[in-house]
Formats: sequence, C-alpha cells, structure tokens
Amino acid sequence: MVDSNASIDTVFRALGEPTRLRMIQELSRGERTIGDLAEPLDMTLAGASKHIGVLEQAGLLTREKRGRERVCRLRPEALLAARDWTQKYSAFWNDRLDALDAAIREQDDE
Amino acid sequence: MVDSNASIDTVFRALGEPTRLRMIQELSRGERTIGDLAEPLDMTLAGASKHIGVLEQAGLLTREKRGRERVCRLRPEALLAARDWTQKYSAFWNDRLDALDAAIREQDDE
DNA sequence: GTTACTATCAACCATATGGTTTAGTATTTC
DNA sequence: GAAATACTAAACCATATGGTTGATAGTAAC
Repeated sequence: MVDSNASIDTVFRALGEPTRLRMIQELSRGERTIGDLAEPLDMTLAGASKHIGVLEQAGLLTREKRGRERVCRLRPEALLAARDWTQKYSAFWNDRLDALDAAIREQDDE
Repeated sequence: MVDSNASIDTVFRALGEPTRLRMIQELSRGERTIGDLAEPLDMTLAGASKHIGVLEQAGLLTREKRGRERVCRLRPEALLAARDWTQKYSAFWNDRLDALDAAIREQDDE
C-alpha cells in the first residue's frame, strides 16, 4: 500500500479533467516541459502551467527547473495510491463473498 | 481489463469529491437508501440525491426503486476501470525498465 | 382518505474551475 | 547589452459545482 502526502480525493479531482488526463498520458512516455505539454493541447502556456500546478499539488508529478524550462516528471506514488483505493473498494463484492464463504464454513464445522 | 460506459475522466471526477468518496465507502459495506447516505453526512436529501446522480452517471452505482425508497448498490465495473487506468499509467516506470532490459538483451545478442 | 415519509425537480446562490490576456522574471542567444 | 524564449502571476470572465429551499409525486401507515 502506497501513501501520498495529498489526500486521495485531491488525486481523483486532479485526474477528473480530460486535459489533465492527456497530460498524464503524455508524461507516461517520458519527461516533458510545460511547452511540450501545452502544444498538442492547443492551449496557452499559462493555461498548461495551471493544470500542471493542480497535478503537482496532487502529488502526481514533479516540476524541476532546468535552464529556462521546467521539466515535468510523473510520480508513480500518487497514481499507485489511487490504484490501491479503487482496488480496495472494487473488491468489496469479493470480500463479501469471502465473508459468506467463511460463515458457511463455520456453520459446517458446528 | 474492464470497460465502463462512462468515460474514465467522468469516473475520476465523480470520485474527486470527499462527500462522494465517503458515500462510496459507505456503499462498500452494503446497499443503502438515499436517506441512509444523507444522514451521516449531515446533508439534505436533495443534496445527497444530486451526489448519487453524479455517481450513477459515472457508472459507479445503480439506483433501484423499492417502495418509496431508492436503494443504491455499488457497481464494481467503474471502479475497476479506474483501477486499470491508474495501474496502466503508474506502471510506466516498470515499462520503461522493461524496454531498457529488452534493449540491453538485444544488444547482447548481436 | 388523510397524514407522514422518501425522494426528486426546479430555482436559486456562493464559490470553484478552466480558460484567457497582459505584464513581469529568468534564462539563453546574438 | 538587446532580443527572444519559457514560464509564472494576477486579474478577469464564463461556466460548472455543491449546496440550499420550496414545491411536487409516489408510497406507506393509520
């Protein structure tokens, strides 16, 4: 189980925006500058910068100053936290079946 | 890989709200009526109903009319789709290591 | 049939969000 | 040093979101 400093709803909220999802997908292929990310989205640098800010606050990426550019790099931890959360609550049905199994087995033992 | 009728960003957006996250957690323990969900959140029925609508649209739950109540039931498919997405893009680092491995192996073969 | 209960709908409100533009700060290039 | 590049900050705007209240509809209970 991985934990992120940002709370899980912040991560989900950051991901709940098509533009930012595409940024994540792009970043999954490697490091990108703000300009790299803005260009295919047909968006101003300022706009892209704000989106990156949201993703950074959610812990989904880091921004490193390199010369006059900012290089963004994906941070798997936050994505893994989201995966763990969804895994946990999508498993509820299996858990309940497991509990049912256990209850039946216990009954059989009596 | 599980697919949901709602697009993945809709699922994330639905989850990106603390109130709705708590509803999901509550629902993971079993079926709940709108009233059941509204009460611990100190929220009007109308407010809860709107949240449930968002979750329903995202495919995260179903609402069934039963007498004068509506019974909500979690639908794992959407959560699994979110899990798969986050899994895929959090694995980017492993993927790149795998690619590196492959490249090195190929070099060794020459 | 009347009354109470559960939920939805519509209207409304305050605030958040996603975008822009304009201006400003570093940094690189010439 | 001057000009161009990459980005951020601030102000602003339109729309979305999260909540309420009040009215209405269907169901249950008496």
